[in-house]
Amino acid sequence: MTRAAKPRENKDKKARDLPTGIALLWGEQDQPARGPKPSLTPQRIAQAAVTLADAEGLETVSMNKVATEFGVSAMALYRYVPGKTELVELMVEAVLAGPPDLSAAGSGWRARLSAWAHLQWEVYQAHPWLLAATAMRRQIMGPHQLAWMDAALAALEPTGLTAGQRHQVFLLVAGQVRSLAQQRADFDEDHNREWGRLTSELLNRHSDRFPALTKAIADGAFTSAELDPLDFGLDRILDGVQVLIDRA
Amino acid sequence: MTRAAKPRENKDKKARDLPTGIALLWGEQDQPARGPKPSLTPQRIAQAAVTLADAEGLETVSMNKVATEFGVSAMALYRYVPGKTELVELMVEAVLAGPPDLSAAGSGWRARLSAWAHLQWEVYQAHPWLLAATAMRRQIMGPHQLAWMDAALAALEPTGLTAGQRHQVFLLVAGQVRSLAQQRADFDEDHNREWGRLTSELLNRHSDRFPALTKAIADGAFTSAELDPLDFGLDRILDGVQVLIDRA
DNA sequence: CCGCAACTGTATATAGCGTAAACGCACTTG
DNA sequence: CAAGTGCGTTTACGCTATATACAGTTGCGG
Repeated sequence: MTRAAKPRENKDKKARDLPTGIALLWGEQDQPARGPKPSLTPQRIAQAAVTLADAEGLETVSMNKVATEFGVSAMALYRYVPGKTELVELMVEAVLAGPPDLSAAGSGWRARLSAWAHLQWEVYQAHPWLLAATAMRRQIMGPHQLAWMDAALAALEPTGLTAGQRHQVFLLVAGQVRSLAQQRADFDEDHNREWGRLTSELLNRHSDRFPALTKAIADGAFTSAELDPLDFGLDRILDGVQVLIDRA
Repeated sequence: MTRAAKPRENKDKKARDLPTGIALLWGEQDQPARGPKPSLTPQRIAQAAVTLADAEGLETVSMNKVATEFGVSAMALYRYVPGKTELVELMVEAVLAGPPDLSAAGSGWRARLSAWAHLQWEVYQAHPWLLAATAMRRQIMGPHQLAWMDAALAALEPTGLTAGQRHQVFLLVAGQVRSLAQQRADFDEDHNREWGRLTSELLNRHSDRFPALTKAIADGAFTSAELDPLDFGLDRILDGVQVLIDRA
């Protein structure tokens, strides 16, 4: 994300762009009458950007690359999308289509919330760039994103927790999935092996500075795959929530 | 983060840069003998970049801005730092200086781990860009980062959990702090108010699509400040860990 | 003490980015 | 059929990281 060319009146521009960005996300755009037919749609553009990001990462998605995908110039996209930030927002919405149906996961809050987390996890796995895309500055939430949020909150309704508590639990679970996806996204086989080799060598040389870490590595804390990270974290969190419920 | 100019031999270059980057982080650089005295150090450069990022955000930190801070040209920095990614790594290390001392927090694993989380939280609060800086592609960990990790793992040693479990718990807590800092970093007073206004209007129009969300907002789930997010999440997680310990 | 080698900083150049502005042209509606 | 609107292009600007070539400074070995 590079800076805008003319930063003057940036605030005004941002403020006025917000509604149009929202309208775009909610599909509340009225199509024009008196001109040539548009050859593209914001959705088609977003879809192309998504496949591009899936293949080569978010950082290689540029207006130019997306435009050439359609055989048009980069500036042509600006007829459909206000700017790149809005395009990324559309990408997120595109990927979150198909809001989750948790009714098949069982009736308990725990089963449903767990299912929600696993579904979210799968989305992150399928589109690793989603993390970086949602990690940027405060973006507006589209309907699909809200639908996911709604599903999680709905799962928490039978718990008897207060609204504030339910919201916090939602944030907790969502954050856990995110942070785990983060790790996974960082994980690159070759690079990681090389890093591990060099770091372990350094650790040997400085083992007195990091006793607990050295011991943990010696005990195989990093190499053992006995624990599924997602389920482990989720079980701890949901156990903790259960404690809270029982206490009330 | 823009692309490199000449992507050829990128792999070779990356592989060969990794050790030099590590050497930089660990301060294992031997100073030269036969030239003009260096006017800068990697650490001073990183420090300037940190204050810049603290003031105006990570995305405005450019080689040029940092260089002019010292009154030198941008290219001069490349005498001390291989590239921008390495500079960011140095920034992270600079900010994580002063590894935590948890012995004052009490003797129990829970008190110590909780103290660790709060300290980490404060670092994120003081340097909001730290999130984005560590969220990028797999970076190598410097000694300070490892020291933080070591402290958390040390706090978990008296729990009786397996090494793998302790590692997972560490990841869980660290992730929780991260994801919470994420939210906080996204939070911008003005922008958020505007967003809330527009979104709530949209929610009113589509309340049937998001029943649980609408209800949650009506119940004040988002406006009430009764719960401290960090403590709430931490209490749930640590309760869950306690359950695991008791079960063993 | 001198010259070479090593080292620093600069100037220049390249490839890429997002996007503002102006323009020709195709098309649809009056 | 003419009007005029909206599409797509071309051009240009300011910004990014960084490769390369060079000029200036310093200290060691002969």
